[in-house]
Amino acid sequence: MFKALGDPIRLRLFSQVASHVDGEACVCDISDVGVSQPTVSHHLKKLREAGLLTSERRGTWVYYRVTPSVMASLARSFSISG
Amino acid sequence: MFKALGDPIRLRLFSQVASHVDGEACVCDISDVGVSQPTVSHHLKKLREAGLLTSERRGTWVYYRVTPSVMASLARSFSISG
DNA sequence: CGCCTATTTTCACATACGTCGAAGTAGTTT
DNA sequence: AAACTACTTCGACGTATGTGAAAATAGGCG
Repeated sequence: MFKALGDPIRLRLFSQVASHVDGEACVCDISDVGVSQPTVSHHLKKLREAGLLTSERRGTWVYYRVTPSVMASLARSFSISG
Repeated sequence: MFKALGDPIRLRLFSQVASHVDGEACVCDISDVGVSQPTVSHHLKKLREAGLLTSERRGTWVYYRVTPSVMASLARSFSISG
């Protein structure tokens, strides 16, 4: 997970999904991060593979949201004994 | 910081320092992570540059400890709004 | 000072990784 | 079915990064 969050683009993508209204964001909502759209898709895949995000297609758009329990799990990594 | 923790060796090194007695560890205490000693030193430098660890030489040995407030800072990243 | 141990730096190299353009897949609309 | 939008995969390329061997620095001790 830390490896996935280690890339600046991915950290921004994750952060945008996490802070988006209703906790979910369409790719089109978050793809303005300074790289091409295929690259955004590549990074989102990495975040998915790392278990940080989940994706769901609803009609035309694909929605991403933070995997439930991931935030708590990460927070716990640094709260209890490191 | 996430980038620095993204490497498995570095995550182990950081974890070992964080969980060591008295909160500090000599390089010799933690250098058995499966790579050569120069590589350990290289990774510790990365962790230092990322602000995660601090080092202090006391006589023959160099002691590493987690930078104060770093754990809280990281925990906060995932507690408040993601 | 000269030698020994502990740690860091330098150098060279192989592999991993981010990036883009182009092609491919999925779904909607006409 | 054809055309259009939204997104993903493929292929290729340059750079970043992890790695070890060897040399260099730092400190302790005879």
